Amino acid sequence: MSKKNIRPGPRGLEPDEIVKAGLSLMESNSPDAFSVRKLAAKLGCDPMAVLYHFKSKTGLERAMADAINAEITPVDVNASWRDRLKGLAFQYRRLALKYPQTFPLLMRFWITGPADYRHAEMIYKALADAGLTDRQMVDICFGWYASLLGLAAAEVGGLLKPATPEIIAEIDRLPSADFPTMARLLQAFTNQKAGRAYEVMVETILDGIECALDS
Amino acid sequence: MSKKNIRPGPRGLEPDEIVKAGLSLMESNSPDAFSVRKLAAKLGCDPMAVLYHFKSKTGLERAMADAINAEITPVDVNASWRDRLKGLAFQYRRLALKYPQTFPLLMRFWITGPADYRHAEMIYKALADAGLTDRQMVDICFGWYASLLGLAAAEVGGLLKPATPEIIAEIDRLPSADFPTMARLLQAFTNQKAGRAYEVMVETILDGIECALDS
DNA sequence: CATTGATTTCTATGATGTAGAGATATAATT
DNA sequence: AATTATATCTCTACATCATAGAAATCAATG
Repeated sequence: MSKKNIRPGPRGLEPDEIVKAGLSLMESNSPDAFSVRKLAAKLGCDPMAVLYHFKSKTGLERAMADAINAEITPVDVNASWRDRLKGLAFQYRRLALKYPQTFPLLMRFWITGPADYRHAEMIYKALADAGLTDRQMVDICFGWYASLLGLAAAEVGGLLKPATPEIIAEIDRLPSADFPTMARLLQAFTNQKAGRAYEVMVETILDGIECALDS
Repeated sequence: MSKKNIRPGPRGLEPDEIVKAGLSLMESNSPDAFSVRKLAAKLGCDPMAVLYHFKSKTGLERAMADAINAEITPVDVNASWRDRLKGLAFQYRRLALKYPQTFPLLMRFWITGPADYRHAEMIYKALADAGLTDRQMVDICFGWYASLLGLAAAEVGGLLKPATPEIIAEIDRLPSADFPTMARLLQAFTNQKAGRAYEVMVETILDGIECALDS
């Protein structure tokens, strides 16, 4: 395990490799257990070699966020605007499921680079084809993106996961008379099928966008 | 500055005070500069005294998240379901603007505690009054909440702010042939006003929910 | 007064991010 | 070919971090 006494000097340590190993490490543990030292151990190099390629741990994390963002692929331009937006939405959900630990980084570095603009252009194009005015497009484009990230992050972040014993104890301590509706629905909330809420909400937002076309 | 040699034993250190001081400290620095030691220094006590009341630093942060969540006030039960949801939505935006550094904690502990359940109950009640079925309510309540947090976090995180000159310059530098729609919208970017996108998106989602009533 | 339990401090440990300086290999220049 | 320059990597050191464990103190109860 110890990698001491290795000669310094160029060894062909590629930033892409570091990012890839970083993603692997991030996904194998909780995000707060992610450290430059562990990543260096995994790569068989010195921790400072990692920080040389990215200025800081934050710089590395930003690069990792950008890396997963770049996995979003263009949508079929021949599809309807609604299907295009829906396709993009589910690509983000897939990204969140694939990188549940890394995904929250997208909400720390909201703008990660050119990949964002490419994505934004696809959204704008779809909204334009839908028939929105320029003003509406500007307002809705970012709102659509932010909502989607929130949705995907919530799903992998535990909003839909079964309640922990700690949380159950907390709920038991509440006066149930004050929470009639929630008590009735809590079971259905935790037992519902994966991806359903995401799809329903995406459709709901798309419906809302269609309403904006009429006004 | 040094608070050594203070006698141990009960000194009336209230959890609420700790949380309050914690919020103050969190907002005065970047979140990764927030430490138990600094908070203890601020309180004039030992770091371990803080960890005694909350099991861990994470426990403290969750309590802080629940504390700002508790600032959400009940909405007027006589208002329409739509106005109630809208009121709640803007309370969350106000929360994000008031605690920009702390707010992201709500997306780390998606369920923060008792204050959260109160909020969920209000949403359920409004959706029930709107006329949604139980199944729709479960799906949409989750989505509504997650979308709102994403929207508010994006705004304070920098996504929904008016485009900065740097960003506009960066977009200008892109090959305009690949980004035709975005290039056309640059002007509207500049005129983007704070809070507008949030309101438009909230209305859009509410419109979408109304569509669900018809089906 | 003695005991008990809750609260706080003290001490110590291993881990972390990263600054600074030195070492090495490769490329560029002479 | 010899030298210099530059990019890459390692090593050492330091301040800071969360937190475990033990001891000290106080308030209340018997």
